[in-house]
Amino acid sequence: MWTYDVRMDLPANPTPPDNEPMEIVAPLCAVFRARLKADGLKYTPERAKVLDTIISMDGIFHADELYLQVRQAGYSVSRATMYRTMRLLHDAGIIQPVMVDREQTHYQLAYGRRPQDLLVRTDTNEIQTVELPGLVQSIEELCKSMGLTMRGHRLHIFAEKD
Amino acid sequence: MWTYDVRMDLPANPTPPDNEPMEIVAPLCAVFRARLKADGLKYTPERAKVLDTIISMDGIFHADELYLQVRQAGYSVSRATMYRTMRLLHDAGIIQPVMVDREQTHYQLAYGRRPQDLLVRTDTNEIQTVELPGLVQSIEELCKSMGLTMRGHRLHIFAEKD
DNA sequence: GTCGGTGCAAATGCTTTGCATTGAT
DNA sequence: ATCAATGCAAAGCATTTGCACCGAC
Repeated sequence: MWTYDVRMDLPANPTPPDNEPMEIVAPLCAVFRARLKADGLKYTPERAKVLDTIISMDGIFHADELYLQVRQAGYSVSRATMYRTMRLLHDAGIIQPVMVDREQTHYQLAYGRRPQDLLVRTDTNEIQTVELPGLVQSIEELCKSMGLTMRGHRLHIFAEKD
Repeated sequence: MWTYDVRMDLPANPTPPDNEPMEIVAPLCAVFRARLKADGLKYTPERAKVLDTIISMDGIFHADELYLQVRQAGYSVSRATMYRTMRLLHDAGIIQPVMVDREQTHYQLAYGRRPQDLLVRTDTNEIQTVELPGLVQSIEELCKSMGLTMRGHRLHIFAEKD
């Protein structure tokens, strides 16, 4: 339950999970707290637990996986609160819903790291993240030419073994 | 109810809706029929009506819009059959589920035309199709370098007025 | 004491399914 | 005759919501 201890007015200093560099964790926490504050809402232990678990689950997940993971980590957060928190995180632009198959809605951490382009193996249903060089730049050019500001993107590639 | 009359063994000859070039309609119909046949299933009037309506709705739609549109066109297809047909169309790679907001699952015609990259206005929720030059090529290169065959892609861009 | 926040259980709403009937070959 | 398709109504399931209680400022 570490991001809960970060204070907005001090340099953020949570202990990141092994697989997450500090520069990702701190802004996520700070952005969420700032957004909540701006809306007159509170950064509660439950909300911190959900965010922490999402960060520790690097990559892509669906709601039930998250719920189980939260409980497995020894936290007690109801499904209602988890879903409410997911909505807040979505509104804050921190997670994005994603459909890679027709079974379940997946979510993906979207803030504070390069957007993760996904490669979905149509033969095995495996999902891996990839990076397409130059993509963000050409999207930005397109948006600019239309007088718009880019807020994000999602790329899903479907492929299989020859 | 025009695609229902196309015979697999003859040059396809349905009357396309005004906004669809022939070269798109014919393969869609043929592919669906071929797929059904391969699975020992039948190309029924109801399935034809659903496919026709989807084609006439160029672009992106969600299930309920499709249902209403089918009925508005004077066809009588139950929701059950419509959903069953959508599953078949998805299995055949003709439509793809897509999430552009957290409200509803949209679907998009995916076969027989260039994949349509979507630009979603985060301020107005409008959706328009765009094309990013060179994207398909660089995806194909990436896949090739991984020993995979590209089957398709989806790109969603989120942007808003400055 | 005023506002949110939480958990529970009930409700919602999209999608799927069981079943009896119908239709095609 | 057989095998699949349809429609209806019921079931499923992920997500949301109403409500009573709790806790922070």
